Amino acid sequence: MDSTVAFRLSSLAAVVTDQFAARIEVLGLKPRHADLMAAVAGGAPRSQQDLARTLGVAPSLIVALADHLETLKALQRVRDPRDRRRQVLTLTRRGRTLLAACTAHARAVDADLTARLVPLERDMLHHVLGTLAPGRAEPQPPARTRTRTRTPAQTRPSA
Amino acid sequence: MDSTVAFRLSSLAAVVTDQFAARIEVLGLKPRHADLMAAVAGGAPRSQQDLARTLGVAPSLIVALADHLETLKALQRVRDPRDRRRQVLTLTRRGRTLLAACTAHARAVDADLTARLVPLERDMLHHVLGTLAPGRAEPQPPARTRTRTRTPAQTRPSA
DNA sequence: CTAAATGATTCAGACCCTGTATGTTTAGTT
DNA sequence: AACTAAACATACAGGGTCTGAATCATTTAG
Repeated sequence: MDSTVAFRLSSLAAVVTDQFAARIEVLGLKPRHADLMAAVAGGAPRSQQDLARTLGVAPSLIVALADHLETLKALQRVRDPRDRRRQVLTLTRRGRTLLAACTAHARAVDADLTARLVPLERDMLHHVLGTLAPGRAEPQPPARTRTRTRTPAQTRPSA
Repeated sequence: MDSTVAFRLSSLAAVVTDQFAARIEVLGLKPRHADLMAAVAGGAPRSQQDLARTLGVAPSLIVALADHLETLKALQRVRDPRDRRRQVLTLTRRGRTLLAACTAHARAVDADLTARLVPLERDMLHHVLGTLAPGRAEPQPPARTRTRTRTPAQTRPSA
């Protein structure tokens, strides 16, 4: 049990999340807010429904998170003129600054966490987590070419 | 942000924990119960206070978890004769069976999770998480010959 | 022998999240 | 054009998990 990846992963994540939460608390943010900002910042502007799906949470939670970020002047809600049901979320300048601060804190946690690892292990961990992280679920190209189940990933552990 | 270990770790753990929770639900257990059983099973019998510290939760939560496991006949509370304030928790036969089932489910989740990894990556991930997992804060022998439980030393991220 | 400390327990409440109900806007059908 | 169904954002109530404070029992210290 203690030796399973699932168990170790969960235990570790609990600690890491707590550390991250403690760090960004002074910014008036919780990890969920950082999650949302990161999702908003990535790629094209998106609706709240869309973001809810990406984060794997209920749409009503996005409302609450966005409300808070809005009071912090970190993001703006703008009605999509093409579809006025939608609220398009975009980060403000302040939002981008806050997100950058969160990223810095996350990296600090990383450094702390992986301090006991040799560089090789650090890279490997980073790379493997990148492969496994949700959302990165390689949209299996409906290809006919046999799914290359064991093919080593091409991507380098980039920063 | 999305590229930090902390972020990826948390995202992944959320998914993994949900999968594990879904699997052990039929056993009448939640992940926390499995956590507690694992802690109880490991090493010498311990008091609830002690277990609370190990799991990093409030003692009052141990009470609730132990209550539930007791109704399942999975564990026993016995007053420590040497210090009658303490309740010593021990798994029953049924508890050990349940824990074994949880372990099996965790391994199944592992298999599913790491299906897309090369064997080398799997071992590395397992090993690194073992190093980092809380409670395993082992004083690191200076360098070189790391605990080579399994992981071969020479490894490239993209083998 | 009294006072402080430790352990288990109960309980109230905080926090996070979901599901449902509602109003608005869009899309589809006739 | 009118009507219906679907999609979106939102408000709100409630569930689940966890903590902190209060309580009782037992042990330890002075």
